[in-house]
Amino acid sequence: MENFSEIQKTKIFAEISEFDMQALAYCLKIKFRNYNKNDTIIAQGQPVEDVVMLLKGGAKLENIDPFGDISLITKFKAGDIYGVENGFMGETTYKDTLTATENCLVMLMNRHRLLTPCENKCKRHDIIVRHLVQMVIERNYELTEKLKLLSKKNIKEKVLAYLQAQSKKAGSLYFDIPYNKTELANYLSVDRSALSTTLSRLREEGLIDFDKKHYHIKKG
Amino acid sequence: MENFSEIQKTKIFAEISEFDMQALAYCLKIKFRNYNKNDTIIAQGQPVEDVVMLLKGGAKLENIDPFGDISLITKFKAGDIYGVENGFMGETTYKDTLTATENCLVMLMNRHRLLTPCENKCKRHDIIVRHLVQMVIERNYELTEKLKLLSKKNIKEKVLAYLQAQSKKAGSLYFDIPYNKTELANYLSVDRSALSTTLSRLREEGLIDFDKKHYHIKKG
DNA sequence: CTCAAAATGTTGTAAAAACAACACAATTTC
DNA sequence: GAAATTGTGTTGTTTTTACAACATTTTGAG
Repeated sequence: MENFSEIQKTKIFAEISEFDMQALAYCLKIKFRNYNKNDTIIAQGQPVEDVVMLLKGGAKLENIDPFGDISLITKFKAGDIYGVENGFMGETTYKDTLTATENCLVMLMNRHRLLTPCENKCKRHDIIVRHLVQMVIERNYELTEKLKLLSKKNIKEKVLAYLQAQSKKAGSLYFDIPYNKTELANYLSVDRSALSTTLSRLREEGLIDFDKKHYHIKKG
Repeated sequence: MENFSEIQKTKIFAEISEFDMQALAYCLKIKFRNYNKNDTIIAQGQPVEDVVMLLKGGAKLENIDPFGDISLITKFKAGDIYGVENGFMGETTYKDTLTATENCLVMLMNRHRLLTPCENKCKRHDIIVRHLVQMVIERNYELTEKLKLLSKKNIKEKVLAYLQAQSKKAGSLYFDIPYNKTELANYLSVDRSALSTTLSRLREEGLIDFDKKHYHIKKG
């Protein structure tokens, strides 16, 4: 089956055999798209058609507000999914923009079919639903984490909280983050140069050290 | 059945008959608790035991960070639920504090049973799961909305974006919000007096008007 | 490897927000 | 209904952030 090796690598479809996937592909009306770096995968404002899953490559999810300010919501990696909430909440247009940061392979799935377990041959559909729920809950959790960061009252606390969360996630005081400085500023919704100053001061104070995307927290 | 009239009013259990609810209550090991105003319903750091649903009264959900700063996450009304994500994400302790703002009736449900449709007599369990998924997705949507607010770069934009969202939700340029000024400042993670100044200036400029919790947006 | 583009750190300045203190209004409690 | 508590708007001060401009480094494309 087309692209099955990539599909199999994703958490949501990992348990599905190639045979079952055939039926599922039909049921979900699966389609594939290739994108080059910097291509727009989903454009904000476009009518909601499908749920999108990134199979290969990388992308960034951004939101543009009415003033034209762009904010980085998160980076996408293989297996990440967009559009479940949109469809479910009865939105008629996509609320964010998904842009390829490298060459990508993307899988499109029919949003109506996805969340409704059917009585058809595709007997594995219930597994997909369960995984989707898991993913939405995880996403919910991540959103809550980010919300806590943005609730901090100054840049220093935002950065430290972010780094501590990443450190905890990595299970080490030495860890890499997915963002460069410019992206991190954007992610935390702060000015880039102010972030740069703050990071320098934190290094000065001996609280942290860093190089490129690699960081080290020195004190608890 | 005990408290059935209250249970029936909640979206999640609305379709369930009293008879089916009996079986479900047994399956989910439902328990009830009464709380007085200012009582702690869930304490941050406590071991995760149950999923909690507010049946009657009001409550507020807050988070206390390591520095001791408290931030208001949201207000709870009847039918609102807490603890689904916690349990599902394998957290062993509650991450937030839920406090009664009025006298409350609360329903506790076993978190392990809740999300796993069973083969028992309680044949309506699948409906509950579907509603839960809906609620998690809605919550996800709300979190994303709040995230967009907190990403705005100054108080004026935060407030305007919040009021516009509330206006849209109410379907009118005249609407009530659930927060007083102090709570709103807390919700938006800004200083109360700075918020007060901003609101006054916006009124001065003729963009909005307000009285207590009632607001009016004058220009689009 | 070379050159253009993008990212980074630094600095000074202007703007915004936090903080603190206060008087007064509104609400709650007894 | 009186007293105590909580909420609100205002003001001045201090701190923090955004903004802008720049030199330097790093990255990426051809």
